[in-house]
Amino acid sequence: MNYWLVKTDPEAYSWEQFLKDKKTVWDGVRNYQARNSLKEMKTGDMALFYNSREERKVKGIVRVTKEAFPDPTTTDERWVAVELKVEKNFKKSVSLDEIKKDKVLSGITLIKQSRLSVMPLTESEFARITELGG
DNA sequence: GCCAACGTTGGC
DNA sequence: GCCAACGTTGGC
Repeated sequence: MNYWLVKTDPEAYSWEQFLKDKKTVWDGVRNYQARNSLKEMKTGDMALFYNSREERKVKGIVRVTKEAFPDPTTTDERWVAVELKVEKNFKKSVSLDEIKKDKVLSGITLIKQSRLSVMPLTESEFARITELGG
């Protein structure tokens, strides 16, 4: 089992919208590093959902329901998408501030590479954030 | 809203 | 193949 973190600007796709949709196609990724993570995702993998900009909070847990397939938003075959579903809505969102203050999370890619939209997490990072989220 | 940081593009 | 210029992202 691998752990991931996916990120969007809430203006582009908010957690509230995801809760309504329950399931979504994670497409439009146009960055090689993020794309490589998408390709490594396996059905059943867990990921955290983070809203950037105005929110800057991890909102909940999602699960991979379909592994990488060609991104439907482009004919360019370099890019892929995955399908995700909502697994759990955090009782309490975990803010970027909390993540920055936490010792366990000091090496997290979210802080080191703030512009990356899909990234791997270690099991302990995933466990710590879910703990903070209740 | 600003701007630093980063990734991408394109001229050479 | 290098690197300056440009566009985008996201924290502040």
